[in-house]
Amino acid sequence: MATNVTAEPAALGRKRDHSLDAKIMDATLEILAEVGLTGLTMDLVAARAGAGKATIYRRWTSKNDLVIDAVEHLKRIQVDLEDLPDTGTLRSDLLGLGKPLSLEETEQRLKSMAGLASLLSQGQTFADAVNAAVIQPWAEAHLTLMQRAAGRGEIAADADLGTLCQILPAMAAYRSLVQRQPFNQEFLLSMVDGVLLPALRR
Amino acid sequence: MATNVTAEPAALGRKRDHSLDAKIMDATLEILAEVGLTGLTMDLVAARAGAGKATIYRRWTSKNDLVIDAVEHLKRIQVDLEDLPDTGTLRSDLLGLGKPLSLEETEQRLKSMAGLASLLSQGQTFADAVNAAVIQPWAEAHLTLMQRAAGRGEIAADADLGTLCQILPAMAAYRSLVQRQPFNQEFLLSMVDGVLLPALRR
DNA sequence: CAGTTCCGATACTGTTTGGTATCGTATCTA
DNA sequence: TAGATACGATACCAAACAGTATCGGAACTG
Repeated sequence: MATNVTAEPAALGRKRDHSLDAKIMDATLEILAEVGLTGLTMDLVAARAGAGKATIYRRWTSKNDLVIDAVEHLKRIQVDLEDLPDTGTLRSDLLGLGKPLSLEETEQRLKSMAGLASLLSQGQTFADAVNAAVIQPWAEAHLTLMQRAAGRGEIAADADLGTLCQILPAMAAYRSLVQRQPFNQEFLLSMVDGVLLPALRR
Repeated sequence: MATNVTAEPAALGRKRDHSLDAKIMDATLEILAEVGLTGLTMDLVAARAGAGKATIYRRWTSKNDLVIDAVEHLKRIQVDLEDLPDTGTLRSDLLGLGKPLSLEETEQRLKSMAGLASLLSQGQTFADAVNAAVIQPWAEAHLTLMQRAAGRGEIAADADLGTLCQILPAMAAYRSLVQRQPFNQEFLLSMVDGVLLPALRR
């Protein structure tokens, strides 16, 4: 939770520039993607954000606080759960959700995942933040698409949706993080047509 | 590659104690699992291994060298590719390969994966070492089982085995690393019966 | 205009840590 | 027995870095 939750006091003096909050968190995530937690320093973050360290420490009490906030901030840019595809068939919905990335976007996503992965061994708080901010939104999105399909009678009502909704997010994460390859249209098609749809239609 | 590849010179003096090599690498992996690369220090490794830092630096030129060697050392204890299950059916083979873990083993595996994940943002050398040592052996094992099944006519000869052999290793890694839950018998059954076999039998 | 608060740049402190050096002891060979 | 090499404990050096302090200027309110 960001530290600026208190009601604003009687406000003399210069106003806090809240646009800096996002710039600092974005800079944190960029550097995390580039060099992992080991290489992330407050000087680097400050330089990248174009802010002073005093400005950062005025908002966050520690480096760890900043990193956790930055990861939680990611949630808002993963997937819009209010605006999921709704094309009438599960296949089209799934293909519409996994939008293809350019080579540059893929490379960036790959580094981003690796940076986030470096947090997983830093304790439960970090791991929970990564899961909640990055993984859960995608699983939730897939679950919604599959529940709609079950409602249409398109898939077996007793399919284990709890497991199946995790397949694509898991394969996406695995492919980018471990295999360091793009989660491209070709792979998406092979996953949807070759694994998911057969599994759902039994 | 360990640094002791040179032919032994005329050997006066005390012999090198090669049992220390494995102890040091094991200590490295234990600490990596516990605190990730950020928290791994040479003093901790030396203390855990019961060795001196001079002893470590006599074998490896740097901390990075040691970590990479230790990860490569893991390959030997992942899965024995010469001794895979061969029960006559793919289902039994798959269930036999994914041997169930105790709660303690699961917890240990989870930490181990998180520690390895912390290496993925440290550059290509580290990422390649993790992939080669941990991920590839399991994918190879699954590929072998599936190729046997195709040979028996048990699955479609045109199935995308390159992708399908990655599913279980990916889900195992994802489950432990990201969801921080055990890859237990229940989950294995649900993956094999609910996803893999249906996907293979189309 | 005075007072307050925020800003970025910079200096600073204390601690950590990779890697090296030293030393006494142990273990070897000739 | 002399000489060579490995060992673990410890001290040490240099560099890095989290976090704090200071300062001049900017942006605000009363």
